[in-house]
Amino acid sequence: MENKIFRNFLGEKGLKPTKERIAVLSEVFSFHGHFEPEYLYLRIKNAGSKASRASVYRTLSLLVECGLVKKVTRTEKGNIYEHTYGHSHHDHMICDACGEIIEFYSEKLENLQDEICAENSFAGSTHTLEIRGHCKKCRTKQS
Amino acid sequence: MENKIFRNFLGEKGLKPTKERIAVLSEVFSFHGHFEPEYLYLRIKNAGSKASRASVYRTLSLLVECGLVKKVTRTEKGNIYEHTYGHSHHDHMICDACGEIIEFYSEKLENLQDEICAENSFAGSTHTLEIRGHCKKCRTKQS
DNA sequence: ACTGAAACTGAGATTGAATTGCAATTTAAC
DNA sequence: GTTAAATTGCAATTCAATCTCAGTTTCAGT
Ligand SMILES: [Mn+2]
Ligand SMILES: [Mn+2]
Ligand SMILES: [Zn+2]
Ligand SMILES: [Zn+2]
Repeated sequence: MENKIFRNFLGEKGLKPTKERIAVLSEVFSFHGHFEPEYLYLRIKNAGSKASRASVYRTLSLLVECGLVKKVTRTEKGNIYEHTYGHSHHDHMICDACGEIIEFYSEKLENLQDEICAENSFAGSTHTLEIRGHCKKCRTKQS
Repeated sequence: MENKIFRNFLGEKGLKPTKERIAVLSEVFSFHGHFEPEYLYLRIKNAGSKASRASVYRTLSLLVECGLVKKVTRTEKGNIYEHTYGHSHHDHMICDACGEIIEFYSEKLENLQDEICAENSFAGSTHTLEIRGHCKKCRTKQS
């Protein structure tokens, strides 16, 4: 479970499992979906725990480093994260008309990407594929 | 040609083809590859033209809006652009260590994405695939 | 050419996410 | 307990990007 993994990670680096770090960890895994650091900071505050913005940022970096959390994307506003432990990898299709997000996963696609990386002597670790267009609903509505 | 396209775009929006805007346009198309706004600003200066940072940023937005330039990605530092007019579609691998960007294109990959879209009744029009990891150079340097 | 209204510019101020310096505090090994 | 190392929060700082605005340029209409 994520708590164990994080404490282990900290131990190996000579870092300490402080209340603040654990509060961030707990809050990150208390809900599903994407979030910004500021949103997380407010949730922690609201949950009665305490952790400064600085600690939230610092702990998020640690969580990413140990693989429990992933930086999903960078928007004009800032970074967006999601916890990944317990969730499997997927990519997204986003409808330009209604904003619907379709998640998908293709083994073939993943393998093909690995092949392409190898051809380029590149050690790929993560990727983001975002397909934009129009969903079925919006397409039929149009005609 | 890009000059014509940009002037047309400006005309339709009631905007004017000022020296500064044309200087930015020219510089963007004077070389191939990816660039940051600051780098473009310095190139323009060095080329003997004049355009403030503000104008460079403002003009870049216009160039993106009219489709001649594309925002490739956002790094911790800032945005990276490339001119697209005259270039065919490709995706990117980005080295997390040195920032090098490798361009690639795979017909198979494109077809596979079309298949997946079809399976999801989604009419895909564009996509962005960004693979992150470590390039050959940085990997050998490490060990 | 001249004129005026609208568009445009650059310099500096401002924004805001993210990082950092540092003195006070907490942790945990001994 | 004692003590060294790690950690915290706050405020200061960074830095790309945006904005403000007074002076300048553009160009359609005459
Ligand atoms: Mn994928
Ligand atoms: Mn490219
Ligand atoms: Zn839709
Ligand atoms: Zn590299």
